[in-house]
Amino acid sequence: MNDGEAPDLRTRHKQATREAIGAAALRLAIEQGPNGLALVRVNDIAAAAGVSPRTYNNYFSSREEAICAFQADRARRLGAALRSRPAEEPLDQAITAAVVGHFTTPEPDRAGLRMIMSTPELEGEALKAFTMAEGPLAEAIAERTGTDPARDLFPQVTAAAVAGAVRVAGRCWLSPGNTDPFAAVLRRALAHVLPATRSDGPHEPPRETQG
Amino acid sequence: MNDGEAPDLRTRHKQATREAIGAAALRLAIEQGPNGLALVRVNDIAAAAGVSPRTYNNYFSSREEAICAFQADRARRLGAALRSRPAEEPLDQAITAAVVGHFTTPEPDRAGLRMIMSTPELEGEALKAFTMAEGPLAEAIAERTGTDPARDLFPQVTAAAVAGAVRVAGRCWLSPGNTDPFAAVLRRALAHVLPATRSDGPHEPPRETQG
DNA sequence: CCCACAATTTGCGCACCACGCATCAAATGC
DNA sequence: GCATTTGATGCGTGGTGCGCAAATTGTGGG
Repeated sequence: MNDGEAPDLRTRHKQATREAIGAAALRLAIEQGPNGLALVRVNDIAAAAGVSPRTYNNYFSSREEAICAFQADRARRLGAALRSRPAEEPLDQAITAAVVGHFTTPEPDRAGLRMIMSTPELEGEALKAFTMAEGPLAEAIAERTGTDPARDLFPQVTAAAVAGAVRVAGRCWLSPGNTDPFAAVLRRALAHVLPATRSDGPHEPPRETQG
Repeated sequence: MNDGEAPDLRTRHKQATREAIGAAALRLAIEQGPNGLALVRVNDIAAAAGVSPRTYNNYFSSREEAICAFQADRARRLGAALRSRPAEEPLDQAITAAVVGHFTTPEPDRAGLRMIMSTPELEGEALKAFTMAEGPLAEAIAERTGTDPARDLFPQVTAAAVAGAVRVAGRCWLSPGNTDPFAAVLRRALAHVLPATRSDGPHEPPRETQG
């Protein structure tokens, strides 16, 4: 489950610093709103995180990267989440369970997500984060289905489709008037792409309705 | 087919300038290789395009944006390409034909695509471009299927899945040892996500092999 | 407990870049 | 032809990313 137990004191402190900078950056970005991203200066982020500006730049090479660090780190672990599902579980159920569990514990911060999704530059960075997750996810899918990723596009394409569904679900969850929990929206979105992962029967595309 | 005929002389010159800058930027980036993106200075791009550095910055606000402008402009028209397909065509066939026709006329430049896909910063920009295409594409899908995008996630999710498939197909096409034309790879990739768009029969996930 | 070694933080400086502003030239409309 | 609109250019400024070297702090051996 956890790989590499003994966290060196140095490593722990490094991780804490990274998270502190990321959290400070996200908080300041939220304060300024989607149109005031340029007003979030590096000095402010560093000061809010209690480090020097140079140290900030030692961890991140752009404000966007710092602000989206939390999302990026989370996305990076998606492949491991799928691997932790029981091997007997059908692929679509395993993916759904892994994704839902991975992106709803804890329930994501609405303000932070909205900030990221409604700011073009940040959305680009979040996109990069999701794409980084596709590689490990595709590997996990290939391993689970016994597919050779070098000869079959199925794992990569499925991983990309899943990542896209998660992204769309995020947008939908944030849309005004939506009352469903994130998990429900995620399931609905995934249901549209996961039927392609089964070859054992017909699929009735779910035509759900949303408030 | 073409909306807004009379291209104003000014507009034409503007478009030409934009394309010149984009082409120059891409050419210089290819010359420097994936690891030398930082060596592509704004001054060089402007000089190669025959404009002043200030003018360059009037069209693009980052080197990455300029380098990927061609891809971005192409991706932006994907929705229109789908709309131009006959309405009787089934959705999956229409999408396949639209995507294949749109991304293979002309056959994309291998060097440029490889440069973009193998440079993290450029890949991020290309990602943004693909995502920009998802909106119009989802609209076209919704229109074709008579679906309300505000109540059903199907158009957006499908658009995202298609965009992801195109991206994966691009990577595969560029992978060393691949000999298939881009159109073939695109069809294989799309075949993995488009079965979800049909509810009229069973789908045998194509287990193709690739060299 | 003390010391040598390694890793991290920090300050400084430089090159570069995005962008606002004012100006100039060219195209457009009358 | 002339007034106006629109894009191109030059200049100045604030801000950023990063290389470099010194100071600070954690780590392991005697």
